[in-house]
Amino acid sequence: MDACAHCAVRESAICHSLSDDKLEELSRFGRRQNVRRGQTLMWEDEESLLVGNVIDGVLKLSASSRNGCDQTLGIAYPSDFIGRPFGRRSYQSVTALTDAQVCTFTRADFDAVAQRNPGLEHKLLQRTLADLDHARQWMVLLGQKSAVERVATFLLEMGSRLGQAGDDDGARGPIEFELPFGRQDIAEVLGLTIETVSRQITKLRGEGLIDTPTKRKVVIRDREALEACADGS
Amino acid sequence: MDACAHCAVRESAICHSLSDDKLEELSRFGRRQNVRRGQTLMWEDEESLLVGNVIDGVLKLSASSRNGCDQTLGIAYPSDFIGRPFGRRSYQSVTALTDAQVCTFTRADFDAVAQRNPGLEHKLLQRTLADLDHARQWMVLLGQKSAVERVATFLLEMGSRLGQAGDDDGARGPIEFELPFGRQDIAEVLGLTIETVSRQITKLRGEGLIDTPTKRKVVIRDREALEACADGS
DNA sequence: CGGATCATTGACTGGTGTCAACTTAGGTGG
DNA sequence: CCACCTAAGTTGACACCAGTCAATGATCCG
Repeated sequence: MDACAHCAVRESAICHSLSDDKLEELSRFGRRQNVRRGQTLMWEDEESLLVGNVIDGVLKLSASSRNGCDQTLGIAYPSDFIGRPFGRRSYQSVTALTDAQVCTFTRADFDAVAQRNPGLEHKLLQRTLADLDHARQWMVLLGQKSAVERVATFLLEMGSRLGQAGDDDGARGPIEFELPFGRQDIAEVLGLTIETVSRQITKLRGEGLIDTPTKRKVVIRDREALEACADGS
Repeated sequence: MDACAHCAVRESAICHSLSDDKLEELSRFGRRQNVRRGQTLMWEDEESLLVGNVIDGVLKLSASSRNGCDQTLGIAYPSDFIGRPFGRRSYQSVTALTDAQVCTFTRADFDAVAQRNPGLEHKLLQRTLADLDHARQWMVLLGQKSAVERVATFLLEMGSRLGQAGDDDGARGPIEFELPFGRQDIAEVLGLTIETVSRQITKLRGEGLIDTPTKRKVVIRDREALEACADGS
């Protein structure tokens, strides 16, 4: 199968490090999989059996504390790697926020190929380091920031990931995007309740920093002010 | 220099992956460095110039939000790797909690050696994956847990890292250890204030779950109850 | 003994969580 | 096409946990 050669994320996923024949080797183990919105791919507390790449769609990694409250640990976009390679159990669930397509491997297959391909491991290392940076940045948010600051930070991050600048460089002018998140999802990312998220969005809209034409559409009207707000006015 | 061969963390640090001659190669670039308690080794927002291994002592990684509040992102113990390899800036400061000894490399030197030694990168990858797991676990704490739950979780983690079991297997019987942390340090790890930490410790002591013979010594008297408390009674 | 630092305790405030009512949007079927 | 139903979001009232500010207490060291 030459599915890999024409893969939408061929250039950006970790597979990019592989030569054509190595890619061929890996592709034999891979399996394309469609995931419906809301469906969970891997479960917390389960032996980590699957790893893979996101080809299309958005997924969340999450963990739940005993009282049933979920905390989102990360968001996976196309070309991101998901799962926990190298022999330990997974501490997170992976759930699709939108309909999605992923390319999965059993952990054992992937581990074996990775061990034989330093380039692949190097890519994975870089990605993991970036994930770690991001997780730690989020720790500052969860540990120190107030509700408005969290929401503002979240909207800015979403804007820079998903946003179309109305202007040229994206630095100024309204930025508009459609969230793949419901309010509950946002709450789980930010460690807040759905009500608090809603109130802060209302507040930011009232101050004219953002607009919300529909529930899931967001327009950032005043990026600088929103940034100031995100850093503690 | 054969310093590496007799290094205290030879068997447990990432260098363990290197053969004797490769170790010799790396050791030429390495530099042993003593760090005083309170001293900062690397700074947030600074181009990441140094990486290294902790040989002795305990250090913290931290980041500060604009309002001057610090959040601790991780704790580094002997044989842990610190710093951000592979060409990006560092988003964290590294500060010694106790007098410490580290073995440092310039990022450039380390990167070059790593590229030539897949085994080293593999070790580093495993370590980074473990750090990521730990950071995400901490995100649940910061996002979802109450003050008592945070303090209980912290004490349990410290107990399992630093603790001497009074009994045989460590599962029951009092666990005693000396914290390398002051109250302010604990507060920064848990995303709380020093007063709240103090109150929760007092509360746990009042309930007989722990004891604090001195400010920095902790005895876990009832491990099971403390675990229940850490998970939301 | 006195000073400095760190930890504890108290009184008060305020931001979020909680619970409940209400509104809006979207989809289905008559 | 409209009526209705359901799910999602918003808003309000209130309680409570943790932050803030300030005073007191303990410990260490000169």
